[in-house]
Amino acid sequence: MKDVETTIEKFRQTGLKITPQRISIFNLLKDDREHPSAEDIYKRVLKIHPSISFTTVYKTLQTLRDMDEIRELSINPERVHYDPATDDHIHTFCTVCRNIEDFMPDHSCEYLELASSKINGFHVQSAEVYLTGICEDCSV
Amino acid sequence: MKDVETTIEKFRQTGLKITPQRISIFNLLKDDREHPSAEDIYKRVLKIHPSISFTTVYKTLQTLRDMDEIRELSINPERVHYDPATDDHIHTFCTVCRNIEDFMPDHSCEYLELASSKINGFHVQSAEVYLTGICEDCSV
DNA sequence: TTCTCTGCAAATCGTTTGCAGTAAA
DNA sequence: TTTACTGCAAACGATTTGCAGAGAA
Repeated sequence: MKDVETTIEKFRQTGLKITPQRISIFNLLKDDREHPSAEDIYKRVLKIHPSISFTTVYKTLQTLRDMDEIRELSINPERVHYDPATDDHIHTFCTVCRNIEDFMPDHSCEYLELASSKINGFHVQSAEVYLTGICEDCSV
Repeated sequence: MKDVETTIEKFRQTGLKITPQRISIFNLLKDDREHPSAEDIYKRVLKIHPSISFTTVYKTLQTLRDMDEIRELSINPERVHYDPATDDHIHTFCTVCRNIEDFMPDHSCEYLELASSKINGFHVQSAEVYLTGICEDCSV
């Protein structure tokens, strides 16, 4: 997601409708660096739209994912998390606090750059690097 | 998993018991390059032990994973797959045929080598590189 | 008006667990 | 004999779906 306006425009161009619920979800996602789960986002949108359903959040996330506006992270075996950041970076998952964090390599990652390219006949649509372990705060 | 004998020895040393069911599971896993799911393994062991339960297969896989004898792959959002290969390699997942395949980089992958090391205070226990897309056979 | 979205309620399904009987050591 | 394993059956919980009414275009 670059910015909410661009996402809205993309929705309109695809014939999708812009609803207050969706705008709120876009806004919440835009500045999020916490890699929220669908449930996380649902709980936060509830404060703005007290009657929104989990289904609406869920379906909007699916749509955003299908449009490549957000990335779906499978690093936590318990649930899916979402990442609105589009730049190349890898993710760490702490098995103690169960937090997902970004890790920016000092030099670009050759694998992350494979997205949209072809290697050995395989057409890469998305590339993920996951590091699982224990974060600094948890390894006292 | 290097070989079944070593795995058996490792089980014995940990006070775990060796059962016919487990030996069959070890043998099936050892030569597998198909990245089977728990269900896949269950179906295959059924031919050898017609009364084995899914629970037994499931718990044995958990144990093998905890002992770092096999890797758990979260590349397919539908279910977990297992990989007995311990060498560094990355995985591709075709969203059409839903097959997982190995991809050996011609030069070593810096991220896969992070396992058991520490970066920015994060103690890496396992490192995975996942490429999702469409395989050669499916992109006709 | 048309077509998509929303919200509810229920289904789905891979995964996980408790427990009693069985078997390895 | 002791301790772990097996198999059953049920629970769990994130995810997914069908549908009727609401709302965007």
